Amino acid sequence: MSKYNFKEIEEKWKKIWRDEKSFKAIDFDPKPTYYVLTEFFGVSGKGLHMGHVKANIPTDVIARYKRLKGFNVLYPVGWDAFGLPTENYAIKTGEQPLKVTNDNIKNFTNQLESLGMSYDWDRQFATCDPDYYKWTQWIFLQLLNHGLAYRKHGIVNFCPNCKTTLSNEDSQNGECDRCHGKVEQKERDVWYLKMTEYAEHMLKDHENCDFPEYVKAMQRNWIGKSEGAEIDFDLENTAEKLTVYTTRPDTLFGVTFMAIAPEHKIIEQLKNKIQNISEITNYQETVKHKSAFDRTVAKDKTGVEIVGIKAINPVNGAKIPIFVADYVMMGYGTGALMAVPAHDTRDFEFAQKFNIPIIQVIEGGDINKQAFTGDGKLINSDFLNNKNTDEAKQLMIKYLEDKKLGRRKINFKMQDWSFNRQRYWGEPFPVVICPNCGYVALDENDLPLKLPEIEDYKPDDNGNSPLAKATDWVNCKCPKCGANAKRETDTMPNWAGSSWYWLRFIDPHNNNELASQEKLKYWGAVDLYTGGDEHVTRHMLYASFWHHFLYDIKAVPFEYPFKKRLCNGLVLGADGNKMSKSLGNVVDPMDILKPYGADAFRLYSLFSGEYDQNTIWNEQGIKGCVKFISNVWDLPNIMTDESIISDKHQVILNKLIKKVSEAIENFTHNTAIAEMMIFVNTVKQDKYITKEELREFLIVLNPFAPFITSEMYEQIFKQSILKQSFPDFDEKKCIEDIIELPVQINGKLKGVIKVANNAEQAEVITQLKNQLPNIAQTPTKKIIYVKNRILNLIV
RNA sequence: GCUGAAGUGGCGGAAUAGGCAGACGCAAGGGACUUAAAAUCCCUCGGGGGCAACCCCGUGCCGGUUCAAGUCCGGCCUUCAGCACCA
Repeated sequence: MSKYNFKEIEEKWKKIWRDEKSFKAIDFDPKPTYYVLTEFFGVSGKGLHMGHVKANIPTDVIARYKRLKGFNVLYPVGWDAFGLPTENYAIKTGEQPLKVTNDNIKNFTNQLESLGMSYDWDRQFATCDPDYYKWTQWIFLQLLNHGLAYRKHGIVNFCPNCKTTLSNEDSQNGECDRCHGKVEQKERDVWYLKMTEYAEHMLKDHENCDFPEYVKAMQRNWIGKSEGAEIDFDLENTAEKLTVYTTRPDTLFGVTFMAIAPEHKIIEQLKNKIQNISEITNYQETVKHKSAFDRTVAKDKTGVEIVGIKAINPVNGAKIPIFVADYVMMGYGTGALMAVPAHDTRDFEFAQKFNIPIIQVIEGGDINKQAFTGDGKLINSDFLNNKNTDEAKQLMIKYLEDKKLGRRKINFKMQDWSFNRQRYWGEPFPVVICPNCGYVALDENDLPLKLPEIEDYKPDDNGNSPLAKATDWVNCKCPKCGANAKRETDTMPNWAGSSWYWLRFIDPHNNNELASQEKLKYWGAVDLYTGGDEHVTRHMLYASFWHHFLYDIKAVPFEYPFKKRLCNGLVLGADGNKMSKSLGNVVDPMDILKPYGADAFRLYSLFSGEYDQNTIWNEQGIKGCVKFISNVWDLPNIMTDESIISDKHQVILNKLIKKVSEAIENFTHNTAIAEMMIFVNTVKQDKYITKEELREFLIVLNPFAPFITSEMYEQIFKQSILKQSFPDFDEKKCIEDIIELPVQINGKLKGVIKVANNAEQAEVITQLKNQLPNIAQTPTKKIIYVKNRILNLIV
């Protein structure tokens, strides 16, 4: 045969698969279903990068494998197009967002076809398609109608670079998720989605979905559930109360001061009674100018005592000083805390600095040196004395509840989702602002509320929405009272469209509902969902929230969105750094595809590193895969005409099938490829492969190298390889009749003998005498023989 | 500090359930073919010792269990990732 011409053959099969819609998923087919999905593509770039290849090839392999195994596979593709990423890209290139979206989709499509991705292309959509965002808006209306979307004036994250408010998830580490600039805090009116309402549901996903341990840990951390109590402290000479949140109500007798966040509203409310108000105002100003880093990471405690007001401990009437201190965060709990320096490290540091007394209420540690934060027996605590921590907590909460001084409370670090952006490229909110009626929801039948085309869509320096300029669109009638009204001009964040898209793939063209109940029931939850771990505390949380909500309103018939989640590692540049233009270490996948071909590239991307680990790109290694492909192409030269599996190749072929099947499911593709190389090396050495052996080998290789195997199968067997079944293996045939058994003396290897599979000890000893007489002569105290594993002689 | 994961040749990485450590591949070295190069094929390839058959050491470190430990147990060290004044 001539040399493998991958260029010609890849073009041929690309066209066939496109024209014949070879990977179309058929609704309601009686075969078992398998729904596999990798996070859809952001179109904020011209095309694929190496990370896409590493993330997507493994799911293409499993999709192709499952089809050959007889599953009805749903493997869709789509475009995450709305939002900051795409819009920032459009601004950079000076184009309209819709144009860059369409251009980039075209390019992505072509590249993905070149890689041999087996998507059902008919199900694709972009989140900026009106037919799609109609239902994103519909979900928002449902949230609004169920009281889960609300407006609130508050302090929110604001990115001065992207000129928009951001959610907490988008501002992790005080950094904008998109531009990595520093995020500021601003006071604004904001749309919130009540995500905290679903916090428990989101945690429950961890019991019902198969996530890697570290993914669960990250989410648990972010959701940050804690159990404790809210306690009301009377304030001397005022009618106001100061409510604090604590996880240690058992230590209430040890409170020696109170601390409130500089933003706490009680300062404004009681300013007339505060004797050092100007000192406090000054402190508030300094804090405002501190960066998020200085405030949260720098451990040096600062604060100012409020002169003129004291708090009263509800259990013993003690008068307690109140401090304004920036180690207290307004965003968590009530923005105020009861400080127990004996048993809290931060309170201890603060008390030392400000010479505040320390009262020990739990036995243990040495509180002269440091806070004792462990559990123990209560002391100095009246009715709690001699109780242990757990019991004391419960007794104290009961006491507070009985006397109406406080209540049991569960708190989350995670906060509600701030949901509006002062940007153009996103879903318009389906609400109208009426001077008479306030915020009024549009009627479902008026969806989609289309995003108007505007020439200058760039964000405004003052954080005003670009849509405000589209006055024809903004001015409207109130759907309730008919008065002149205005539309909401902020838009939804990029995470809106991605919070339910896997459901739409199930029924992408439905105009009457987001997806039909029958089809949702047929396909069910995503069996395997893969993507990057940067989404674990963003997209994955939002997705969980929306899915549970849709389940609660019966729009979706299954409770959990994803059955299993895997996260891929990154592809790093040859220098070990993240690929980036500024470092000049970026490798374009298309530059690899061209000289080596798609199959070799696919194999190498799977062979050269572990799926969930970062991989350092090294082009050298691909040669081994190119060689392998070329060896496969040459196999017909040594093919014999028998349609049987020869005795000699029985074991190696069975082992191959077993190994590959397991490796695909376990995402350990490198071992599968190693096994295929061993197979090819062996038959090459034996100088023959039977026709049937080659047939089964091609099917096993097909998910990894779809182009060459499709071509060879057609040439030799005159059929489509896609219609074949993945061969089964026989466990019994995975081991040779005669095996090599290692022989040890005192646990050290001395030699190897050939014995029958499953041989009994007596027979093994006989063989030992025949094959290794020197060793057999050694006088032994004890013989340890494990069938097919080891013979160990103890002397 | 808390949470999670991981430490194996020059490199990427193998080694179900404790049983031949280093599969498979890359790189490197030697040889064959060739006028030459590429391609291909054959050999070597953890360290140390010996002419040799062979011997000793070796999976981050120190101990332990076991006939047998990369794998199990106890105690450290290091690296990576995420979170971090969360009351």
